Amino acid sequence: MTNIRDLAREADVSVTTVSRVLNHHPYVADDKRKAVQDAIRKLGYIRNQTAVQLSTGQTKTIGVMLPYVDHPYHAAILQGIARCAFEEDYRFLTWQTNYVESHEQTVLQALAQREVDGLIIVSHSLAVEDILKYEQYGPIVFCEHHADVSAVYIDHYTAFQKGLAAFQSLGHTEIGICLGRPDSTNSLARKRAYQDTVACTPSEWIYEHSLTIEDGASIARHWLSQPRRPTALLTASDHVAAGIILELRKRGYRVPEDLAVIGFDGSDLAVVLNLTTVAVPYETIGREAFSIAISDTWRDHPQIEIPTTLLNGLTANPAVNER
Amino acid sequence: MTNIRDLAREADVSVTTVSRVLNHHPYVADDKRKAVQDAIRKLGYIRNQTAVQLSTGQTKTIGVMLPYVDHPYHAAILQGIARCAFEEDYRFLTWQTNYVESHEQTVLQALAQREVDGLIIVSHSLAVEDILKYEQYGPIVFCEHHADVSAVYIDHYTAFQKGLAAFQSLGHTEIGICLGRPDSTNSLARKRAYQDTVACTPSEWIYEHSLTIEDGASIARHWLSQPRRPTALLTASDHVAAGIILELRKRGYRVPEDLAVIGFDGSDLAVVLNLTTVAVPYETIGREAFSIAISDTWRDHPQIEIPTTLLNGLTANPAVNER
DNA sequence: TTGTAAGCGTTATCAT
DNA sequence: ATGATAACGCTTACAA
Repeated sequence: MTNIRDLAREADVSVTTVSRVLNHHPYVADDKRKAVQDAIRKLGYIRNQTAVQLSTGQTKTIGVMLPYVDHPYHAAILQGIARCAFEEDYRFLTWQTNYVESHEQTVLQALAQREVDGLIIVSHSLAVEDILKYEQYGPIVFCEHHADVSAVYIDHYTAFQKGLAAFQSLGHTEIGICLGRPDSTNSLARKRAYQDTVACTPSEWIYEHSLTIEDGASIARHWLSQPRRPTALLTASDHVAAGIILELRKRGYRVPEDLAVIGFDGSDLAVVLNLTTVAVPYETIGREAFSIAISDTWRDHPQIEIPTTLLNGLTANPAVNER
Repeated sequence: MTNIRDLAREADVSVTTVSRVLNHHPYVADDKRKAVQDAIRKLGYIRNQTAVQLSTGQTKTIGVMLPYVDHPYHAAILQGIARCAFEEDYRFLTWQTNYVESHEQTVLQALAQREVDGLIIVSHSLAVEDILKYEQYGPIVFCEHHADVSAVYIDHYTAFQKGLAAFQSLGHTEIGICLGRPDSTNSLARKRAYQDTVACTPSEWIYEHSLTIEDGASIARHWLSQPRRPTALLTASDHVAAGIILELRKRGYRVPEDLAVIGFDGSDLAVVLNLTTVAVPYETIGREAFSIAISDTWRDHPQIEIPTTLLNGLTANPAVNER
C-alpha cells in the first residue's frame, strides 16, 4: 500500500507538500502540485481514511441507534439521515438494538470509543440520564421528546388529540386506544392525551403492547369478546390498525360501521387500505436530527417539534350515522 | 483523553503490558494485570477504536451499497445484515445510491480507502466489471446473480416462472408482466422467463419502469386503455401489484375476475391485501451475504441461491371460472 | 512556499 | 513474563 511518504519520495517533495495537495491547501507551487499529482497517478495512491481519522480526531461518521431497521417508520427516518449524510459527506453506522439495554450500551460505548462523532437515538429503552452521561463524548440527538436533551420529535400528545378529536367530531364517545410499549415516553403522552380529551376512559379500552399486524388482529379478537366495547379505536401504528381491520372484516364486521379505526404513521399500508391516519413526516425528523448532530447547536439542547397531519381515509367516519 | 501511555505510567508497567491486558493476552502476572485494571478505572480510560483500526489494518466494518434504504425489500436485507453484524461484533455503513453511478463510485472508493473491510452490494447500476476492479481492496458480495462474483441471490428466472405457471394452471394464456428498471440483470432474467414460458408475449404486455404504488396505478390506467388486454399480470413488486389492484377497484373493476394479479416480495402489503405473491426471504439474503463478506470464502466467488415460495392469496384465481 | 519533526493511540516485533 | 521501540498513515505546528 503506497503512502504519502512514497509519494513525497517519488515527487521529490516533503510529505507536508503532499498532504497540502491532497487537502487542496493553498501555498503550493504549481510545478510541485503537478509533480505530486503525477506521483499519485503513477503509484495508484489511495488515501487511508483510518489514518486521517486518527490524525484529525474526527470520523465524519454519525451513529444511529434504533430498535428495528426494517420497521417502515424507522426506515423512513434512516432515509432522511442517509440523504443528509450523503450531502454533507458524512457516513452513518446503524445499530439495531431490539430495545435490549445491553445492546444500547454498546452503541453508547461506540461514541465513547470515538467510532462515531455523534449519535442519533431514534428510540431507546435505557434511562435518559444514563444516556446523557455519554454526552461528554459528543452530540446525542433524540428523535423523542425529553427535557434537557437535543431532540427532534413529534408531540404525541397533540397528535393523539387530533385523532381523538376527529372521532369526537364524528359523534364517537366510546373511544379506545392502542399503545406500543406501555411505559415509553410516547405511550405516556398518548395516554395523557386520551385521559385529558375523552370523558370515558376505562382501562379495558387501553390496549397495550401492540406493534404488529398480528397484534392488531389479537386486539380485534379481544374487542369482540368484550362485554362493553368502544365504537372507535385510535391506534399507535398503521400496522396495528391494519391488523384490526383485516381481522374484523374476516369475521364479517364492518369498518367503520361496527368499529371506527384511525392509524398512525401515514405509511404505505394507510394508502392501500384507505386508512384515516395521523401522518408523520419521518424523513424530516431524520434530516433535522442529522443536521443538529453535525453542527455545534447541539450543545444548546435544541428542541425541534415536527408537526403531524390527520389524513382522511375511509375508516373513521360513522358513529353520527349510526344514531 | 487518557491513552495507554497514561495507563502505563499510572500502573507502572509498559504500554505493551497494558495492551496485553486490554486484549486479554496471556503472559501477564496477576498483580500487574490488577494494577492496569485499577488504572483503567481510576483514569476512566476508554480505548480509541480508530487507533486500533489503524494499527491492525482492520475496521471490522462492512459497507452496504443500496439504492433506497426505505424500500421494504432493501430494509429487510439490511435487517439480516444488522443481525449478523451485531452477532459478529462488526459494524456496517450504509450508502444510499439512488442508482446514481457517481454515488456508487463513492462507495467503491470507501472500500479502496479502507473505510470498510468489505462491501455488500444489494443492487447497482455500474457495470459489474468496473465494480470488480475494486475486489483487490477487499471482498465484494452481490445480492444479485452475476458470473464470477460472490453472490447471494434468488433466481429471478425460476421465481417468475413460478408466478407464470400459477397463472397458466388457472387457465390464463393472456399474461402480461411488470418490470422495474428494464435493463437490470433481474429484469432481463424475468423477461426471459416470460418469453420462454408463455406462448403469447406482445411487447405491449411488458410494462416497464414500475416500482411504486403510483406506478402500479398508472399501469392499471394504461391497461384499461389498451384495445387488447392481458387477463393476468405478474408484477415485480407487491407495491406495483397493490397500485394496480387499488386503481382497478376504484374504477369498478374486479380483481381477480377482470384482471388476475400476482405480486412479488411477500411484504406487509401482500398480507393486508391478500395478494398472491412470490415471497422472498430477504433477511436470509442479508445474513448470507454478510457471512461471506467477513469470511475468506469470498475469494472462491461462492454463489448461493436462496429459494422463493409462491404464497397463495386471493388475487390470482379466475380465468378458469371465466370461460 | 516548503520542509522537519512531533504527534494521534494503538499493536506487534524482538529482545531480555 | 515484561519492556523498548518501531510501525500504521496521516495532519499540523513551527521553522526556515
